Amino acid sequence: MNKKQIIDRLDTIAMYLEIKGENSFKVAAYHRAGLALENDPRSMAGIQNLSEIKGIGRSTAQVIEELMSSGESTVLKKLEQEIPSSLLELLSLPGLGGKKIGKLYRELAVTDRASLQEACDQGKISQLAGFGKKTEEHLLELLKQRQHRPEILPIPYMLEVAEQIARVLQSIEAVNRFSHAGSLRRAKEKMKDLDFVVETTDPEKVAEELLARLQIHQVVGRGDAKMTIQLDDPNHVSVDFRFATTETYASMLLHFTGSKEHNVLLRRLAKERDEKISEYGVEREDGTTRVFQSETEFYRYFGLNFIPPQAREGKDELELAKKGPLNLVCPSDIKGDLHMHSTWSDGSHTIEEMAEAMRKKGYQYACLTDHSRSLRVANGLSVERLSQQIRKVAEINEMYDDFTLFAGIEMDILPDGSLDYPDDILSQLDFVIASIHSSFTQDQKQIMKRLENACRNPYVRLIAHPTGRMLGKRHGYAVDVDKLIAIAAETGTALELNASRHRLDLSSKWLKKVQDAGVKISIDTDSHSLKMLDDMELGVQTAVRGGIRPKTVINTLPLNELKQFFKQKKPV
DNA sequence: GCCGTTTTCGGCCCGACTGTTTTCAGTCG
Repeated sequence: MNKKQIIDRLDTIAMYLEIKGENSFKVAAYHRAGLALENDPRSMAGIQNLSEIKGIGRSTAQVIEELMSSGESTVLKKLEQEIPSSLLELLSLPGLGGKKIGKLYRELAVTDRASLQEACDQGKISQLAGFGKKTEEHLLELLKQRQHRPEILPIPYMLEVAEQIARVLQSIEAVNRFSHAGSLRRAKEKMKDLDFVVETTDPEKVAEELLARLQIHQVVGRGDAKMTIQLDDPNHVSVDFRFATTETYASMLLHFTGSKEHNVLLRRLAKERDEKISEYGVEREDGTTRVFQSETEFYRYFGLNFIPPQAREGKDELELAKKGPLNLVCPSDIKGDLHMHSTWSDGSHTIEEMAEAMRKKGYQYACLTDHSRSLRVANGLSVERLSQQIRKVAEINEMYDDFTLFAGIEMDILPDGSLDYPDDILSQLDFVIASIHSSFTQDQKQIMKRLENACRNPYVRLIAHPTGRMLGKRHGYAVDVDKLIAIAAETGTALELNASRHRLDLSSKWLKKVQDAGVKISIDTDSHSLKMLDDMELGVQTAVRGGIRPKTVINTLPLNELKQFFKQKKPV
């Protein structure tokens, strides 16, 4: 049984327990155990001692071990006998939780959508204590909506939606400032909804304007402090708006950025000093509430250094923040972008336009890396065109004294493992990236042979988008990432953190391992247009999620040091 | 069920909103 299946089983157990009316902390414990597994980059086989993982204790470890060895779970089986499995799907209906479903089951023998429908039709729901006419109507409405909206949506999709909302918020006069919060601000790859914290003196007005200007499917809830809507887009994305004042803005942003776990830990810190954190600030023993200008000030109040949103996940970063600055990479560390395309291959802008945009961004340098000759669909460069391009890059460099454009290539690693240009061509380039763009479905052995061959070439400095995944679209090829990291370490090859919102590859969960192995990473946008340059920020956020320090990242090097790095021979 | 540089027992974040209620439970994040 693979990891994903095990996590699913743990969640299923949690859902059964919820309907059974078990202690909510017990329910949460099973969810947390699943989450802990998910956040651990190791495969099931690579995990020696389960209960060493935070969040997995004796009982959950036992369940997991049983699932691994037999594919079954005694705990789960017992629950399946007690409670009809068809009840689980009712949990996905908003407004129905474990307690209500349990009651419907015990008192009205509701077991699935059909019997729930029947109970509604017969008016039995509204007769039940704690239920009423409105609940019955609400349920009928939910049951009518056949199509389920996806529970979890990928970041590229959600970023687009968030950017649209941001434009609307920007145009509303009553809005002083705003920020996205929640999972998106923490740069999670998948999320359930969008959160915005909005500073205003007139929440009523802002809510009205939002309702007028956004395409709304449904207003889920609306009060003085918050509004929840579902957008009228194909996925009915759910969006929370929280209204803050100037005084509460920082606390509210912190609170709604989470993670939940991070908030719990902060509140625990506060509790030790007899203080209480809420989204409005810190309530002290004497009953007064302390408010903050910024999140930095908030952290400082508790003796902590600032923790960037993307690092707010667990306990480790909190401990580190007690001791000193976290020293994680930040946007201003990035001195250039080493992976981009021009109209010479499949980019939409000329080399000049790309270079100028990079320079305007404040970069010291950039590297042009069009596609190589075998990638015909992308108009890959023949040897001759590549030579022309190298000359072109030299010309462009003469235009600038404050910016350097390097000549590079994104070279295909061919299906048989050979490389798309011979070494004497590669030796003419400043920077060679190698990547896979074909035969994605090869088995792991062959994929690894290709990647290893590329790493062992003396001119290949970077493997781009190492797993080839596209978020929300495809999983990527069969890479043994652990092995790739080992090979990269041995050969002195860097691995990319492709910052494109569609890729984020390698993902944050692998990055720590890369850093620990002493392998360098390069955070690149792989831009095919000017707009895509802005994904660098997302790339840096992803690096922060992975705990990456500036020194690990090639393109934090100042120009001269980068030049030296390019000149260094690989140990292969 | 998990966890512990005070704790192996007793906590476990806390508030908004809704719908059901005359003061609160359930759900959600």
